[in-house]
Amino acid sequence: MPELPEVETVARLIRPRVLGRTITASQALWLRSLGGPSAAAFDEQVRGCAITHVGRRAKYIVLTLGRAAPAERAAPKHRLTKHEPAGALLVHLRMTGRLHVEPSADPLGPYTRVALSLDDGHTLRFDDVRKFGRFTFVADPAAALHHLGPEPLSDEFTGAWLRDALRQRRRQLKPLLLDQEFVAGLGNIYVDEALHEAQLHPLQSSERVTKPQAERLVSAVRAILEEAILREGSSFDTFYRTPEGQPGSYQEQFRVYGRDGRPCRRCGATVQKLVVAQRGTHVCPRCQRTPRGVP
DNA sequence: AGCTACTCCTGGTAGC
DNA sequence: TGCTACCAGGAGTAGC
Repeated sequence: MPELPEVETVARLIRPRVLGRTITASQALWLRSLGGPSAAAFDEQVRGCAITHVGRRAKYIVLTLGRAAPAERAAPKHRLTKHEPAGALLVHLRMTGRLHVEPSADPLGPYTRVALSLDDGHTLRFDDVRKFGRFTFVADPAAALHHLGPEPLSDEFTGAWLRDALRQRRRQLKPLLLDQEFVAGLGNIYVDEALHEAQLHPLQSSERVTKPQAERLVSAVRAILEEAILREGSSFDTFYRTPEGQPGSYQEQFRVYGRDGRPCRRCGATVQKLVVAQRGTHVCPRCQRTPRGVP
């Protein structure tokens, strides 16, 4: 399921296909994907907007929108069009969402939930089998994303910061790392991978993590995310594909995720699967010692 | 404060 | 073959 590396990959590959394009029409084939407004209200918000920036924040793809400034509307074509901010589209792929650009003449797929016609004869499509994803317009993207914690690949995410932040909470490590307000962009797969790499148990209590352990965890998270981005994410089922339709290849590097019953790549002990916070969780019982007080 | 359970969804698969 | 039951899970919410 798309986490930070997959979302980053989608944003990078979508960017050259949509940047600078103007939205000429919209279609909402599954209303709830829009997260609230009617199809007509959504259309009014986005139609006529140009896509002025394509970025990522946490697991959101952020398409920044702008409208031609009033004084410029009648300006000669050769002048660079200035845009006034007009909100943003926040795309969250959740489990099965997929964002891609195809010629407008190509028929929409059975799982296309939202489609935006662009002024170059292409259509930006949001497909989503399980309908958990969101394709929402927000007037104020900074406010909408304000609740998110730091980016794990930013300079802010250091061992010292993490140690202090962990000690301010009293929570199990895994649910805390999955909490997007704590640190933004990690999901079930990369948390399992990072905890194994750092040799920390998912049920370890956050306030007991030592400075060296926090340093190890920061290094593990950064290294794993960077490598996963290089490999364009992880594809182990039929869902995640890049906008070009290609699978990622980071699943070949998985240390523990989905490897229950198989030997740990580091020590050879059998990887176990347990449930933590309602999520399938993979650990090596030898590399990741069960903390005291946990049965 | 932090935990668990529940909701949203559907294709795939295990079991019979 | 064809049916049912169950599974995966990110994030929001409710309740303890």
